[in-house]
Amino acid sequence: MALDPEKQLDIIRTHVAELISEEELLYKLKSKRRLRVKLGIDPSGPEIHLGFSVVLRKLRQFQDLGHTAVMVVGDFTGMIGDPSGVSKTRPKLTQKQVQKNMAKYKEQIFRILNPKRTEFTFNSKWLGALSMYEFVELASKYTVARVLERDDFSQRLKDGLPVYMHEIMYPLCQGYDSVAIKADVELGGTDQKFNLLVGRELMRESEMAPQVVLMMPILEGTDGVRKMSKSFNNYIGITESPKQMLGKIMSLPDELIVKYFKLATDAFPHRVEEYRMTLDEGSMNPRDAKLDLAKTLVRMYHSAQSAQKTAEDFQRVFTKRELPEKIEQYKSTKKKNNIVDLLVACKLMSSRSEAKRKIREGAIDIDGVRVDDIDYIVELNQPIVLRAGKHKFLRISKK
RNA sequence: GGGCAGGUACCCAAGUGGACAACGGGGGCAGACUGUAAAUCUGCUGGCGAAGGCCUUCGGAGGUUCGAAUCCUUCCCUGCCCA
Repeated sequence: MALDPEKQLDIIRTHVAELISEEELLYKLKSKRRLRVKLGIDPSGPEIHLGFSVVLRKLRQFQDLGHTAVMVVGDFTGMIGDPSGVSKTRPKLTQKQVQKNMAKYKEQIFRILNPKRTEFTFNSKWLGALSMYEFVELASKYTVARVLERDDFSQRLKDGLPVYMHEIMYPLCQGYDSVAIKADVELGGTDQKFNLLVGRELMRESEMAPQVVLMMPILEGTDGVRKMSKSFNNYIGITESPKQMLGKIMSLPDELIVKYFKLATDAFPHRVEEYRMTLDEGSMNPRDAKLDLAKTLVRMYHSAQSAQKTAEDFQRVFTKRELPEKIEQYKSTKKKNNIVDLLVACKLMSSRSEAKRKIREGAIDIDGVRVDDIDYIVELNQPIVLRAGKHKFLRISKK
């Protein structure tokens, strides 16, 4: 607990969207206790992406300041599924699945968090133990109108979409978690505001000091519009290969570059500011800034070498339009192959119809020469490089 | 429990007996362009076929009809209103 409370607050405040409230947090910091900082995680899909990393990285800051991360695994609430967004009721996970997912989860999470200052708890421990009586008691703390105020609920009601009974219990369950683990602070995205605030009220009801609520901005996914999320399939997972990661980042809309630097990387604030300025005034090519961003992230989750190598490969393939250094091999049994058959056989295309379509679109070339005839016969006298679109290559040779 | 409105391809959504593999949008893919796998513009977007064409698809199961996403029966699911 080396740093004095004011300095801690300064660090914690960086890039935060909303903090309720600073005074309360400062007060807690002044107590010199190790604060219990809560973060809820969903045990269903154990893949951590950059969007979630924003909050995790904030949590890591707390740890670095000497505080304790309390990860609440929502194995109980998992069967509800957070109603925010479009998510549907999720299938109940078995104990085994949860265990399995958690093993994967931990492996990923500790790329960001410090294991020594991390506690894991499962909310089925207390939520599953509630009696019907206690449950009803909990439900009596909140009115239907207040829960339905939540944007996503009211929106769905307006659209004539179903809102189920168990879904409106979700915020209460999450709030009750805070009581159960005696949270000092809870982290979340701004979209979690309502749920986080319920925690405060329930704690007050239980005569505890309400948790401080810290919300991080939402990071848009690869579509540049919607929140990064598995259900939108617009996410960049932190365990993705360097190539995938770099590629996805390079295809982000330019406008997101600075935001990603801020929220997802360790870049110093003055560096980020530099990017912002030079991009604004147009003196920096957004492509270069984006490549820096991509390299930074690959370095964080892989290594400096692979970042360098992947970036070089990217430039070779996309900027200079040359072949990548390494190309996957496919060995054909036949010496003469119809191009359509070959595209399907080597799995570059999933159906013959698709293969023909792509040929007509001019997406296929062999050794740099476009193929525009669907009856073209490929002769494998020597290995050839088959290219489908901009970024799929395969070296074909005869077995 | 009753009345009404719905369930269409990856998603949203039009179509209400033949011209429907099904308008439109989103997403995805491709091409052009570009200092970028950004932006923009264009095309494609069920399968099989060289093609004419054929096959499978419109909540599930049956049925009517030469012919159904469209009509009927029944079942399942959702919303609204009434109790």
